[in-house]
Amino acid sequence: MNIRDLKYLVSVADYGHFGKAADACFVSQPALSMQIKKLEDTLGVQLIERTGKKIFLTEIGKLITQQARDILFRVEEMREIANTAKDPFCGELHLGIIPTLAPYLLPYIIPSLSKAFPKLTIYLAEETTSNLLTKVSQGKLDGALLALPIVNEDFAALPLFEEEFVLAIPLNHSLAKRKIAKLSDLENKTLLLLEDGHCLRDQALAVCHRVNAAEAQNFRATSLETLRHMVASKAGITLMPKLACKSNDGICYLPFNAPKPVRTIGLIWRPSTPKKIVLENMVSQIRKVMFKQKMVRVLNTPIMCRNK
Amino acid sequence: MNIRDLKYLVSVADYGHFGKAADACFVSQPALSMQIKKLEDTLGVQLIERTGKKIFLTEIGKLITQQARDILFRVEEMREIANTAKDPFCGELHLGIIPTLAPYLLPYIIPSLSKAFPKLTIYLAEETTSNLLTKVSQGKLDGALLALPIVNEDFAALPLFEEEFVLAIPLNHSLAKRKIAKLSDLENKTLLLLEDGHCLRDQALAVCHRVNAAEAQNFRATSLETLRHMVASKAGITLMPKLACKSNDGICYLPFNAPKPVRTIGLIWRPSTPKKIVLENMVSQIRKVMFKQKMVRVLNTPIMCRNK
DNA sequence: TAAAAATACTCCATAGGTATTTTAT
DNA sequence: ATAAAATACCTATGGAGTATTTTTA
Repeated sequence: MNIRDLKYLVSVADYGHFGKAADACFVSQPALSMQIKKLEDTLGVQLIERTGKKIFLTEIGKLITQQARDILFRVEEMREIANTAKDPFCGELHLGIIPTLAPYLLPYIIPSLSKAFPKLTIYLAEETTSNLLTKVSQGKLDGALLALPIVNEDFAALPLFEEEFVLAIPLNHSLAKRKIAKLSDLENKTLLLLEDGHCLRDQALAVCHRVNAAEAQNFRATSLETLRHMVASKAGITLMPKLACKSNDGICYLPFNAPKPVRTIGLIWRPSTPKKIVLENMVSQIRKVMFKQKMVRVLNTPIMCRNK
Repeated sequence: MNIRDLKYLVSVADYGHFGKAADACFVSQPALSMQIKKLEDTLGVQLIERTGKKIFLTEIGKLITQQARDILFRVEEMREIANTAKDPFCGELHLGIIPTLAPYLLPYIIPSLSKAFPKLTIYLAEETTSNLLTKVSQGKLDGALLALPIVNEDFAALPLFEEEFVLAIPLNHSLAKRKIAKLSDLENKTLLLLEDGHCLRDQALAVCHRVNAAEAQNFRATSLETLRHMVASKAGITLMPKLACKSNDGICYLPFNAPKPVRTIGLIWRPSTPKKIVLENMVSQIRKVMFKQKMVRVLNTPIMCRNK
């Protein structure tokens, strides 16, 4: 068996036509036909049904083709690993980020990252934490920006900063005259929260449990922006991460006095990824930018090469 | 690049020696050396550090070797897929099963399955639901026996039977004289439960919430057997799945009157697995056996070929 | 009859073998 | 001095091309 044979098979599957498939592979039709037949012989199963004019994949042919695609993808990945090793700060970097962070953090860091890594093309994907973890471990993403800690041991992680939660209340709310909030202000209050799947929801619920606050029934926001509009329209109060605060949006954002409720934002990756060096450099860069912004407390856990 | 080259690389990585690696691949040392060098040329990176006597993998060499192992594994998988297609009822079948079911169900079904599928070697792995789902989707398991429903859409599933929960109480307990229990008997009682991760724990908790029963504090059993011994030693009461009941073990098992609390046991698999036919046949077989046992209510959802 | 895949035959690239050299311990 | 990898050179397998035949819609 041969990687080239798998390419031929996938090409036939894609074109449904030996001649066109051969063209796409830059070989003659008999050459491709011959190799497909050999592949069928070595596997001992018929992959393609030839009925003169039209051809179909057999059931097993579909399965084998799927596996072939998978193998070819991993071979490409191997080339990509080699290229990354030659120049890690070059090529593609696929980053995931949680939805409650993306629109507020990215405007600060992306311009600086593009400048710091000019030969790197950064692709961004907004997903919930559990999806991010899956995609990072499957190698569909190189790294992800999310709330730490991650219990799973299969990831390397570096903290970036601590982001406080502030109390978001309508302007006409009784607390809106205050300059600062206490956690105990939440006691016996009900809060508007995000829908399931968002880590921010769990973090807010944890705060609620500490002070005996409850979740508003019959409402689950699908995004932080929805939540913001609900508060602005006086439908209730909620906890907002600091970076998501705006000014003049009809909401009063009250900081808590110490101990402030916070979430820790960090960057995670597969310990074995060849992009480790890039990601570690990115951590330094993001910390630098966010330190200047003074919106969050930047963390300075040393960046070192860990092995697993 | 070539699958053979990847084998050579992995062999060198395993033996740390070109000569021995070549022997293991049944080729001469120069042949193998040549191909390794070619692989390094095509990837454009040095994979192996040759310092005369001793050789080492470079950092990037380790990454590429890992990727090569992965690719070779998938190529083997492809052969396995082909072999399975030639005779699905032959070869290996890797089945997962939840720990609260395995020791009680397997004695009933394994003898019958071995008889029904004599050319099939069945490997069993006991794991919690979330681990089973991961391993099935990764292809490390062909299928899994667990409690339905599974919310994830990426699996095909067939229900096998409904297993009732019965009330397990010490023989001297006030309820032990009764022949039958009501759910309301649990009101304001505390129950011993399993530790986190077992789906049985969640199912029992769901029953608790319905009747306002609580979980015993400061105790979480690691297995159903521990739980049984705790009840037998009069430490508390619990819910037991019917199949886990024994006789003469110092425990009174009280069935509930309708509507009985139950869990649905089913078999799941990847929709694309080539072992689908085997698994569907296995469902029929298990239903047949369990129907004879009369311990559970066998379900008869039709077995059909679904496509995704 | 026309389009598409299979077959026949030739050629050459390259993997692999043997013999030998180089290199580092 | 010796073990181990690299180099040199030859052989042969098999992949690819062109020309042609077969098949069926």
